[in-house]
Parts: sequence; structure tokens; C-alpha cells
Amino acid sequence: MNIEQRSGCPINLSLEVMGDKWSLIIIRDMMFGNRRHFRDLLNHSQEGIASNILAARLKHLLSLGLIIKQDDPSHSQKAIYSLTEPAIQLVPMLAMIGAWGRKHLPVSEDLSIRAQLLEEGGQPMWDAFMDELRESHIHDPIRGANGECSSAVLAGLTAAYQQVRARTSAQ
Amino acid sequence: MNIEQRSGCPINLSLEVMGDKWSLIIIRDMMFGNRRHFRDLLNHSQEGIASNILAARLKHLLSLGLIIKQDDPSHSQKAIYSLTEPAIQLVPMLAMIGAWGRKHLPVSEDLSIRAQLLEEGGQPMWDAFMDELRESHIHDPIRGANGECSSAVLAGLTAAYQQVRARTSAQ
DNA sequence: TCCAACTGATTGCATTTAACAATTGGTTGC
DNA sequence: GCAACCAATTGTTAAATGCAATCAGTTGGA
Repeated sequence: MNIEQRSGCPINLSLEVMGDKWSLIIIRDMMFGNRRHFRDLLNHSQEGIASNILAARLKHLLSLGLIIKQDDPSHSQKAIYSLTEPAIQLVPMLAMIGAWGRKHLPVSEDLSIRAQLLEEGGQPMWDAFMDELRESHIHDPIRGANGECSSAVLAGLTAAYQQVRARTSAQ
Repeated sequence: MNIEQRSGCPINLSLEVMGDKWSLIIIRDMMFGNRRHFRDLLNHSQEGIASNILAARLKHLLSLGLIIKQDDPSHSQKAIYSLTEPAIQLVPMLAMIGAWGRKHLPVSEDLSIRAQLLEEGGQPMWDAFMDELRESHIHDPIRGANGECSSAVLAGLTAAYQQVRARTSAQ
């Protein structure tokens, strides 16, 4: 990782890496939505990222070593993006960011259920989730990208989200 | 707090509030450096913030309710900026951000000692620190701005920083 | 064989944000 | 009365971002 270096403060350096409106959104989608292809990230984005921004951010995250890119054997033009260990270790931080946002900002019920579960689960849940991510992003990224890796925590989060969404949209 | 609302996701909303290169830096300096005046924040900034950016960010943080501004009785033009409860509750998040940066980025030894102590201290230390911040930012901001509130955790962090700095600059 | 749909991007253009230097109008202490 | 200090603001330039349209290659199905 090579950055501009305004100062050597850990908080400052972290902000130089993730202190923009999109980098953490992309990591969040890869992590909690298991979105591993460019089109996945582009079309299923809740926030409506533009394709040039997505391309620039992926390039940036690649250069920082937070994600890696490899060919998808199913399609010669497709690429699989995967989280690396440093990015996986952002799980506790994302849990904290989500917890703070849930408490102090006008979040929507469906999109905050996962933050709530992640907060309530605490460190044990974070550790289990990080192990799942290691499996589907580092050890077996191809099967991981197809959603073929077992992932109990992620499945639980996703199921809870779907359930709340079905309930709230049915009203 | 009123924001643009790309989506109601807690992580996204938190990023809309703090997802820029300066907002958290200012909160960090107010929190760990007890910088409560415009000039303090401007002149002692490790990262060299520009005065217009500082003014804009302070205004932004005020409008979000993360800080408040009040007159300094010692000088009719001086203003005291203080953290509010939502900002004080960012302590665990900042601790996590610092911990991640310290582990994965090229931090400098002196500027990372506080992140290390804060990480090792864990939740009990964060709670104690947040109580100190409530005292010097909410209950008695005027004495707090003068550094007259007792603050054991902050004093410990600052002392450790000074010590490392003296040692490393003496070499 | 042909074509529509899909793949990861790139381009051009307008808007927004940031960086830097200089300046403002007012206050304070000597 | 004057130099130093106060919290900003202004003006200019550079960089980043947002948006819509477009690109060339790949794929699967009729």
C-alpha cells in the first residue's frame, strides 16, 4: 500500500484509504452482498454508483491491495473481484460504523437489520463471518463468487434482510 | 441531522456524514488533542488543513449536530467548539479505525501510540474516555476548553505520545 | 449464421470539492 | 495607538466526482 501521506496518524492514513463516499460502499457490497463482478456491483447498487466511478474505485482498491481481481473461467471477459485479508479485517470497523449510523441517523428498517444483528452478535459473530469471508474470497474465490461456499452468518444476515423487506413492502 | 439520502443503509448514511477526508480529522483533533478553537485546529493540524476547508467542515458538523459552538468569555471573538453526544459516541469507531490503520498502513511510531493504547484498553477505556469527554465538552465546555477538567485517560494518552515523541526525535 | 444481450470498462462534458494565498473586519494587550 | 491575534471569507486554480453515452469483445439462443 502506497499513499500520499499527509501524516503518519493511523486514523488519517485509514481515511486516506477509505475516506471517500464509495470505497467502503463497494467493500460493503462485496462483503455483505457477495457481489463479485463489475455488473453485480453496478446494477445492484442501492446508492446508484456510476460505472466510471466504480471502475476508478476498483482500480484504486486493487492498487491498495484491499481487493484482488482474477479471471472468471465461465466467461473470458468476466473478472472476479475478491476481498483480501486486510479488507476482511474491516468487518469490526464496518460493524461499528453501522451501529453508530443505526443509532444516530435516519436509517431504513430493512437496510439496518443486518447492522443490528452484526452489532448484537459482537466479536464472536464477526470472527465467524471473517472466517467465512476468508473461505469464499481467499481460499476458494471461484466457488465463492458463485455462492457455493457454505456461509452460515452471511446466509443468516441475508435471510433476516429478505424477511424484513418482505414484511415492510407488503404493508 | 438532515442528509441527502442516497440510501437508508446505516453504513451509507454514516459515510454521507463522515465520508470525506477532513470531518473525522477535525473530530479526532477535538477529541484527542482537546482543540476547541478555530486557530487551534488550524495551526496545530498535523495534516495542514486550509482555513476555508476548516470553516466549511465546522459549519457542516454544526448543521449535523455533531459539534456545538458557543462564545468564549475570555475573548468576544473567540468561539469554543465542543463535541455533542453523537460525536462522543464515535470513540469506539475511531478506536477501530485507528487499530486497523495501525495494523495495515505505514503509520509513524509517535502518532500511533495512542491508537495502540486505545486498542489495548478496549471497551472499559473507551467508556471512561467518553465520560471524560462528556464532562469537558457537554457539562463544562468552558473549563474543558481550558484543559481544566480532570481527564485521566486523555492525560495518559497525551503523556505516552509526548514520551514516544521525545524518544524518537532525540535519536 | 446472425443478432440481441451482456461483459468490463472508457470518453466527454458539467458540476462539485479541495488547495493555496491573500484579505477582511473586528478585538486584545501593551 | 499599534502590533498581534481572532474567526473566518474571497478569489483563483487544480483535482475529483457525477452523469450519459459509448466502446469493443463475448456469449447464448434462434
